Formats: sequence, C-alpha cells, structure tokens
Amino acid sequence: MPVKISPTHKMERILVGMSGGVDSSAAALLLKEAGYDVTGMTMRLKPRYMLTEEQARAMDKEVADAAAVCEKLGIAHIAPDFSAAFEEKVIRPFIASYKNGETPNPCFLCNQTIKFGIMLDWALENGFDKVATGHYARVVTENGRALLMRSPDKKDQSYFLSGLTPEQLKHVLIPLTHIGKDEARKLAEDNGLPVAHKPDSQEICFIPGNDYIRFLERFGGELPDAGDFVSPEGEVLGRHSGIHRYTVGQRKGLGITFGEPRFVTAIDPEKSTVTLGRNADCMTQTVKLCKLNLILRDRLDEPVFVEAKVRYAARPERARLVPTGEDTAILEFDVPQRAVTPGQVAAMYQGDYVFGSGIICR
RNA sequence: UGGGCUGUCGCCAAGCGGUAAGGCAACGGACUUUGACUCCGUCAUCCCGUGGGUUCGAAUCCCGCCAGCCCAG
Repeated sequence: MPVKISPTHKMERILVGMSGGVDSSAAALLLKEAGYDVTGMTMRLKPRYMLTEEQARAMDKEVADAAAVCEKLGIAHIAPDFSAAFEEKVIRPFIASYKNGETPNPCFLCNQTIKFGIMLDWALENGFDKVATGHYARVVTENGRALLMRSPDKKDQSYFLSGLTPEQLKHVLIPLTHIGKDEARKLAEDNGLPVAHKPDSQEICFIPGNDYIRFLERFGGELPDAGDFVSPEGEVLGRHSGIHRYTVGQRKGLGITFGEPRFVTAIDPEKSTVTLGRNADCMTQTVKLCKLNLILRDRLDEPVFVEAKVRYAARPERARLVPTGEDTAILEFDVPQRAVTPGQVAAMYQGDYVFGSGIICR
C-alpha cells in the first residue's frame, strides 16, 4: 500500500525528471496519485556526436519509454535537449578530472548541476513549483529550512545528492521517500507501467560499455603521457601508459605483477607517476576537502563531529570535520579509511541528516 | 673453453619415485546510478627445457643434448 504524499497545496506543479527507468516512473505515478499537477521531463543529455548508433537508439528508447509511462499515467511529457549544458557541466569536468590524475564522480556532478541545476532553473522559469526525481532519499523542511536525509530503505542515494544546497532542496520533491526499491518495482508492476521490469541502471550513462578510457581517447583531446610506476619509497617499478588509466585503490589491470597483490596508492599528475603499494598503504585517516557544501547549517566556524563516507558503498564512519577556509576543511576519521581518492565525494551525516559534502582533494 | 648452478601455467613458486600446491596476473560472474575495492568461479586434457635410460610407476633417479646464470681464464 503506497503511502500518500500530501501536497501543501493541491495543485502544486511538479516537473518530474524521468529516465525511462523504474524508479522515476514510480515517482511520477506516486505524484500523480497524490494529486499533483505533474509533467514528465526526459532530458536529452548525451551529445549526439559522442554517441554510437546503438547508444543513440538507446537514448531514443529511454525517451520513448518515459513517454509511454506518461501516457499511461495521463500526464504531459516533454524531452528537451540539454546536451550542451551536460557536456559543459558534467562531461568536460569529468575529462579534466581524469587528466589531472583524479577520479571524478559524474553522477554527483549531474545531480548538482543538471537535474537540480539546469532542469530546476528551467522548471522555475516555466511556472513549475518543484522538481521531482526517482532518487532514494528524503527531503524535509524544518524551521523553514529544506534538509536532506538518508532513505530509511536499504537503498539510499543521499550520497549522490549531498552536493545540493538548501536553496535547491527547497524545490526538490522525492516521492520514493517512504518506499523501498522492491516496493517501487511492485508499484510499477501493479499499475501496469511498461518499464516495470527494466533492470537497474548502472555505470556511467554517457559511456558505452563502461569503457571510460576509450571515451577519453576519443573525446578527451590530448591525454597524459606514459610515466613510471613507483613504490611508496620512490623506487621505479615499471612503466604505465598514462595516469588517466588509474584510480586510487585499483588492483586490476595494472599490467605489472608482483608476488602479492598491489594497489594504486597515489597518482601524481606533475611527475606523471603512479604509486603502487600494499593494501596497508591504501589507508588514510585524514582527508582534505574542498568545495565544501553545507546543508544542515550555513556556516562551519569550528570543528564538528560527523559520520562520513568517502564512497557510495561505504558505511559512514565517525570523523571530526575541521574547517580550514571558506569552503575547505579536513576530515579526521577515528579509524583509517581505505583508498581515499581525490576527485571523489565525501558525504557527511549527523544521524539520518545529511550534514553536507566535500570533494576530496590532494 | 674449464668449474658450479638452474630450467614446472603469462610471472613467481611448491614438489625430493606414486601419478602436477599456492600466490600474482588473466578471464567469467555477483555486487554497484561514479571510478574502485570485495566476493564467487575458471585457469598445466600424455608434452613438468629436450632426447634416451632405470622402474610396476618419474616432474622427481641416471646419461646425452639445448638454453640461461655465476665463477674462472
């Protein structure tokens, strides 16, 4: 039995971002049932020139799937082309990040700048009150401030949304708050939505076959040169074919073998070196953050304790967040974290509330 | 050229007469709205450098050869 969502005013106009998948379709369904004035939007994000024919067809299919769901629900559907913005805000930074020896998180960036950036702006300009998506998380309003909370369900995507500001969150509606993944799928099934049995999406949406290296080679322009593999002590161990091919914590695909497993422990874009060490060498207790985004409060004037995780699939661990500048800080974990990677997101929590986030930097 | 050592899966490496451990890598799968990690599975059908010999039976013992390394000169 789906939980009813009570709109503050019955005819609030909602623009729901629909990917053509199960989650966003279920979200649209819930909004419609709750009595909102709902319009579905499927953004065409991937630049045509970067797509293979197969990918182009897949994108058209996504739009068609979403349109079919909207028709079933009796709501309007639009599919504008936002690929220029997507390329500028997500793809180019993604490429630049890899060239700089970092490992980007495009989904985080996309939420921040596209779904709740460009799309939200578009919605507000066109008379909508809020934007909704099929994420698993919670947005609540306390004392007039919009806050983000983790989902009560096993599947929690608050990590990917932790880059949103309270301003953005004020206009965000997350219908899947009170239901989990299994229920969402069942909901889609019970209501005869044509996308009920689509598999969960995964991998980077604009990169076919998850082969990001090939993507970089094709659209990344000039890529980093080959360089040395070095030990933590600086001893040269061998040659690698470009720092953009590696990420901290990586074990597979190094093209070099030792009697025991070796992992990438650091990447130096200046010297073009990739440091290889043992698993123990991957542990870090202090993490530098930049582009700090606070949700739970406006300012950070002194250290606070939070629970933070440095990757999506991690358990939050207690850490002290120490401000070091306007939007920079240091996270001091109680226990060492494995493979803290520059470019990735550190999401911070206090209980079920998302405290904020930061980008891990060197 | 004389003396010594070594030669087992792509790499490292057990095995010491009874019918080929293991690790690394690789490959496949699971997990996953990022990249990784992790987990599970597969990886030497008579070729254990090669040709002979001993033995019921050898990668394991013996002989020749080949290759590599080290020390001599």
